[in-house]
Amino acid sequence: MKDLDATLSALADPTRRHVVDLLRTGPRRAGELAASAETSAPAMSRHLRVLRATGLVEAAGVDDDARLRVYRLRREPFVALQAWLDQVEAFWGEQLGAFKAHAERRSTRKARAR
Amino acid sequence: MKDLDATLSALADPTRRHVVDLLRTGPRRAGELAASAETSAPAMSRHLRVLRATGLVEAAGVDDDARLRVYRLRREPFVALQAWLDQVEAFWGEQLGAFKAHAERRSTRKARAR
DNA sequence: CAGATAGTTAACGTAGTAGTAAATAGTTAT
DNA sequence: ATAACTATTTACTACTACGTTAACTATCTG
Repeated sequence: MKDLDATLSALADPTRRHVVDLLRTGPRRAGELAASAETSAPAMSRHLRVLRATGLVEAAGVDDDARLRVYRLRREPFVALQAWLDQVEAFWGEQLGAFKAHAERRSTRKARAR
Repeated sequence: MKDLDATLSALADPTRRHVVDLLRTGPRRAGELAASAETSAPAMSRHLRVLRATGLVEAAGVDDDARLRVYRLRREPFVALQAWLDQVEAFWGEQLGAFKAHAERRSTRKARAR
C-alpha cells in the first residue's frame, strides 16, 4: 500500500486538488493551471511533477506547438484509493447494516450522473 | 473543502492508515495500536491526536478502568472523501461511458461484503 | 539570428511534521 | 500512602515540503 501513501499526500495539498478538480473538466496546459490556481509557474511545475510522479496526471504534447503540453487525469490511482475507501467503509456495513442504504445512495448518485 | 485537506493529510501517513485499518476490525486502546504499529506510545499518542482532530476517530471511556480509552472510527470524514472521489471519477463516466461498468463492479463488491 | 514565449530546474530560506527521551497526570493496586 | 500502570504532553532534533527568485532549455516568430 505504498502507492496510497503517495496518492494521499499528493491529494492532501489544496493546490494539487484544485488542479485535479480543474482537469476534471478537460485537459489543460501548465500555464492555465497556474493561472487558475493563482500560483506561480515554478510552483505549479513542482505540483505537476508530484502529480505526474504519483500517476494522478499525465502529460501529452500538442501538435501545433511543441512548447505546449496538456495535462489530463489518470484513472488508476483514484481507483486504488476508492478500493481502499470501500474497505474502510465496509466497516459500517458490517457493524450497522447501513451499508445497503449507502450503496443505494451511491447508485442514485450514479444514475443522476449518467 | 478545507476538511478534505485535513482528512487527506491525516490519511497520508502510513502509521495513521495502519490505525484506521486496524480499527476497521473493532475498537482498540492506544497501547494496542502502538504495539500493532510498532511505534512508541508517545508517537502513537500524537497520531491519535491528529486522527481525533480531523474527526477520523473518536475516543470513548471504558467502564472498568478509567485509565483506558478505546478508539473507534467515525464515518463522516470518509463519506466526505468518498463524495469528492465520486465527483472526480465521474470524469471517466462522462468521457468514456465506463461509469456504468464501474458502478457494476462496486455493486458486486458490496454484495460480497454483505 | 534576435527576441519572445512556455515551461522546467536550481538554489535558497522558511515553516511544518515526525520521532525520541524525559516529565506529567490520572487511576488502580498492594 | 506508595508503587505500578496507561496515556499524554513537553522540549528538542532532524527531515521534508512549499514558495520565491533567478537561471536555463526548448520552441516559435519577426
